[in-house]
Amino acid sequence: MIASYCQSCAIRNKAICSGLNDDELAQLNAIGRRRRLVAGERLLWEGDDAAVVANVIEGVMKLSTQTFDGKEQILGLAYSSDFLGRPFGQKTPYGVEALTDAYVCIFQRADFDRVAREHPDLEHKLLERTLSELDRTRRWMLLLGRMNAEQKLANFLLEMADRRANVGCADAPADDAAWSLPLSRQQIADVLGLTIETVSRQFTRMKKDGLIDLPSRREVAILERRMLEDLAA
Amino acid sequence: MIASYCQSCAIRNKAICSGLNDDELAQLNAIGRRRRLVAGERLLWEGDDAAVVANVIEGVMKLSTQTFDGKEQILGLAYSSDFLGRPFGQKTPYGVEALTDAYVCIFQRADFDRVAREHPDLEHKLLERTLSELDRTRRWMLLLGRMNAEQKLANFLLEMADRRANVGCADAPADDAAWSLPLSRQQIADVLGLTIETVSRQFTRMKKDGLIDLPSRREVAILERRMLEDLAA
DNA sequence: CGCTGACTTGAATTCGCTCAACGCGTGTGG
DNA sequence: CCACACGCGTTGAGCGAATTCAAGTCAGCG
Repeated sequence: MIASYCQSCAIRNKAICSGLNDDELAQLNAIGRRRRLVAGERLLWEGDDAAVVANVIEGVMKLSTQTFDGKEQILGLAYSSDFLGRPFGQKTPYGVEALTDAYVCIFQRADFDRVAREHPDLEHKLLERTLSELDRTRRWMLLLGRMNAEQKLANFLLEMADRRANVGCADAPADDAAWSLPLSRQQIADVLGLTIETVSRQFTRMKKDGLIDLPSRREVAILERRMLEDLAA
Repeated sequence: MIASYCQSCAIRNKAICSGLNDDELAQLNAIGRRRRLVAGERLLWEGDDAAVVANVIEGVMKLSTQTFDGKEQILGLAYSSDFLGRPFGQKTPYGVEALTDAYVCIFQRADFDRVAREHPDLEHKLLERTLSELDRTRRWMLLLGRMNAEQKLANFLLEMADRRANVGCADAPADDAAWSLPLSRQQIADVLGLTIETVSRQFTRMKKDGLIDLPSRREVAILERRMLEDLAA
């Protein structure tokens, strides 16, 4: 028997695969395959048959939907070890696209559903993840429905900093040192329910006020975390 | 052995209890107790220890959170057979309050977590429900982030009509006949991320345009569903 | 009957959007 | 190497939808 991909997987101990026994892992390994995505590449299309689900091994993915007249709303971001797709469902209710180059572990949904049904521990992991994601999504509703542009951007920056810290980039030691945003200004606007111009103006203002630094278009540094947290309130 | 509550429960075949075998049902029955709530009564407080979870047997509940300066955002509504609370979590991430008089089946979270872990079918039901709820919540993000007041209210009315139809009130036969809203104007505003005045103005306008009728403050009828659907686009 | 709370309506204000110009870094081709 | 175009981001001016603030209106109820 050859060694499985899973045994040496980078997210072995963080994704839904964590805590699974050898048998379970072998079954997942049997139905999964890996795939590289380049930045901008789509993995799922909104409304399509829900053919596949996936784990993000590396990179950042966006989940998004749009109004019929084309305005986009980003529903969430998926980082390393996050789960993607809609198990036990007929249709994919949102589009999924890579924001950075990415590396994912893909399962045919039918295969995954079957293995999940047969392995309660796997389903439990998935349930815990889904519950957490629902909590996070609901917190975002407060931002979308009740916050102004300044509060939205402050919250966004703090959340991005936290998430980045949790993923634990080895090459980025300090807490609030400058880091690279995986989103363009337009995409940030689509996360926050704003326009690109409003996002840009808020960035400029925060920089002028010394809260953040913008070394380049794609980079940010949080200079005054406390003050940013006050704005985010 | 006495007959269990569950056997004759109104939501026996719709809630997470559906499809469970006698043993599982007996265990749930053993740890659950029923409770009546009057309109306006709170079941859970945001940030409290997640002590209980529940099934809604009858009535409508609201899930909500607020900004530190007191603006409220309603995160979702729970109808008959919907599940409430945060299993496998330490804190309740939102408040839960009855909008109408209600009847719920309550479990201590610790008891429920244990029974769920021991019964994969129950966990599976809960997973399916949570995934559906996540889909619904994400759809609402598009509304909050990208729609104007008119589109928001149109979508709200259509969703309320649909949900009501699915619950299947025996006393309300026709599709778009007038029905009673379980929310005040302020609460509708809190669902849609608007102010009470804006909601009121949109209601008035839709009535003036003949799209809806407002027989009384708490009642609505959809007169021109197609036109309302066009607005909701 | 008048009180109370919920809702409506009006007027003024403001925040974010739209539209438009401009800046800047990057890559390409002469 | 420079000229230029292109994509992305910034900045400005004006506008408009929704909010804020402030009166009214209405229904229910003691």
